[in-house]
Parts: sequence; structure tokens; C-alpha cells
Amino acid sequence: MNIEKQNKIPVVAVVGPTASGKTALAIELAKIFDAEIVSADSMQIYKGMDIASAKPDKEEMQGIPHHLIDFLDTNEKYSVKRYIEDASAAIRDIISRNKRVIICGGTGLYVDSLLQNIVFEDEPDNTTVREKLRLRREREGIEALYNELKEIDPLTADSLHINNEGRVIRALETYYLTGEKPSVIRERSKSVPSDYNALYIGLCYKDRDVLYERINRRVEIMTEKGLVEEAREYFSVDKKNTAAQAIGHKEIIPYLSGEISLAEAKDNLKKATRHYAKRQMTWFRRNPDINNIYIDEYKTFEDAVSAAAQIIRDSRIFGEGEII
RNA sequence: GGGAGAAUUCCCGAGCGGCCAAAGGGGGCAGACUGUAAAUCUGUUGUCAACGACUUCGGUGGUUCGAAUCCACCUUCUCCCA
Repeated sequence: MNIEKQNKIPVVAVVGPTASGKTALAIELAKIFDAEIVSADSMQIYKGMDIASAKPDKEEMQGIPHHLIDFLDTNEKYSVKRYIEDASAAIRDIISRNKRVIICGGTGLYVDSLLQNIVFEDEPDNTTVREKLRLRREREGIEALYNELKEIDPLTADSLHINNEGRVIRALETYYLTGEKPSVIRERSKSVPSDYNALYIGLCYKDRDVLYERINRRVEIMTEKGLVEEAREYFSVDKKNTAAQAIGHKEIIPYLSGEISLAEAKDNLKKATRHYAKRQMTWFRRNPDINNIYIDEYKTFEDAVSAAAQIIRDSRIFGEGEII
């Protein structure tokens, strides 16, 4: 380990697709290394939706403190910027108590933005500007907006597909809000070195069918635990909120309103979860710093835990000596 | 027992004589990702020594210069009358 890294905060990040076993692995590692867990999950932050978001319960946590779970009302909006602030605060708190930090979660954008220190600058309230752009999109069509972006910031326009309307609008919004090109802001956002010395551990499956089977099984378990009742309760939540995007309830609602059978709803949920897992794998795959652990190559879960623990020891990220 | 209809590429489903390796959707696979990220979006999907060739549209045989498309028989399935 070089000297530069020694002044940084050591952090182990357990990442991987949904249902891969991150939670259990992170908890075991936390026990071994005397760590606390900072969640990096865009849905587990919300109160309620316990079943749908597969939040660990007290028993699963085995006494390991978890941060950034179950603290936000489902009506509240959230963002990467807020996540970075909240997670940084949690980490500082943990370190101040001489505990170690394990980040665990499947929201790749959150994890990477935090650990690579992507800086999200303060910016004025966007509601009016966005509303205007939305209106213009209706009246003039997306092509007009896209061409406008091309004039303003060709670099950003080229990196966006015209059909990705949300991003095209956000790019213009950024420009009108700040007067700066999004591409310039993006460059600047990466210019401050991170405070963290991160060791990534990625959970993967050599045989994808094994993961897909786990997903299917998890949906069955969720249903047994009362997912339908949870979805019914959640029915009223405003569609615009972050929480409304969660996989789990939105697939059950058509069943509640009598449009489809429960079997179909469950199938849709399994499908949506598999798709999500695949997107996560794509995200994490491009990160060469991840130390991949292929869960299905180990005889037991304990073996996988030992392997992960060994990677951490070998890295010496948590220092030497005092760890078992 | 009699009558009507259907069988299409992994699935659903269009095609009804050449412009068909075959629309569209699903699924799969691959990818992008900076304030919605469990979201949003893109590409690809018969085989191969691949701007060309080869094998596909239940089976077999025909008609035709040419068939997934027309005819005959067979097989399976669905529906209707008994």
C-alpha cells in the first residue's frame, strides 16, 4: 500500500446483483472485521416496503449496525447527491467510533459516486425549468430539444440517445440552471480525489441460471411473507416518488386491481428482477477494480465468506496484525 | 361417429405464390449510465470460411420458372354437432 492511500479512509464495498447474497456476506465480513454496514441501496432507504426491498431484519443483521436503511418516508425524494452526503456522514460516524466500514449495496451509481468522489455541486431549484422543458417537449417534440442540446453541448448530445428523453431534458436543464455545459460540469465533478481507499468485492455467479433461480425463489418467499398485503398498503403512494419505482409493488398492483392473476404478477416480478440483476451486472462488470467472487464455485456459503475475508486480509486495507 | 379450423424461427404471433431468414411483441444476450438509477435508454438474436452461401415455417409427396404461402395424403391439436 502506498503512502498516499494510508491517509485515506479504508472502505470495503460489497457489490453485486440483487439476490446474489450481498447482505449475508457483508454481515459475516462485518463480524470478522469488526465493521458496521453502510447500505448503498436506493430502495432500502425507505421506511415500509420491507418485503419488496428485501431489507434485512433484526435477526439477519445479527447485531451488526446498519446505516442508511429504513430512514426515509416513501413520499420523500432522494438523489445521488443526498446519498453521498448521508453516506459520508455515516462513515465519519463509524470511523470516529473506531469501527470499520463495509458498504453493501446494489445501486452502482451510489456506490461509485461515493467512492470515486463524484462531486455534485449545489444548483438552484429545478422545478420551473424542468416544467418548462417538459412543456416544450410536448409542444415541439424531443427532436427540437435534442438539436438544441447538440448546439449547446455537442459532447453531451453525442453521448445521449435521443430516445433517452429524461437525460436529454436533464442535460438542457443543467445548462439553463447553471449556464455551464453539462460536459464541463461532468469533467469538473471528477477532479477532486476521493477520501476513500476502496476495496471492492463483487458477488457473481459463473452460471447465471443459479442466480436467476435464486431470484425466482426469493419472489416466492416474498409472496409468502405478505408482499401482496404490503403492496396494497402502498397503493396510494405518489407515482412520482423514487419509492414508486421500486420493483415489487408495481408488479403486484395490476393483480390487486384485478387485471391479471397472481401467478402472472409473480412472473412479471421475477422477470423485472432478473432484468434488474442483469443491468447491475453490466454496471459492475465495467469496473476493473472489483475483486469478483463466484459464489457458485464454492461448496458452502462459509467458504465464500472465507475467500472474501482472505481478499480483504491480503489487501491489508484494514491494516495488519490485529485482525483474526 | 360427423363437421369446421389450426400447425411459423426459444415463446406468443403476423405473413397467404417471388420484394421472406420471415413483421411485431416477449424472453435471451450485449451495452450505455453524473441530481428518476430497483429508473431511463441502445444494440443484437437460424448457421457459416458471412457485401455471399447454406438449412428453416408439423411430416411426406405434388403443382409451379419459383412455395411458409396452392393441392393430396398422413400426424397432432382446437372447436362444433352426435
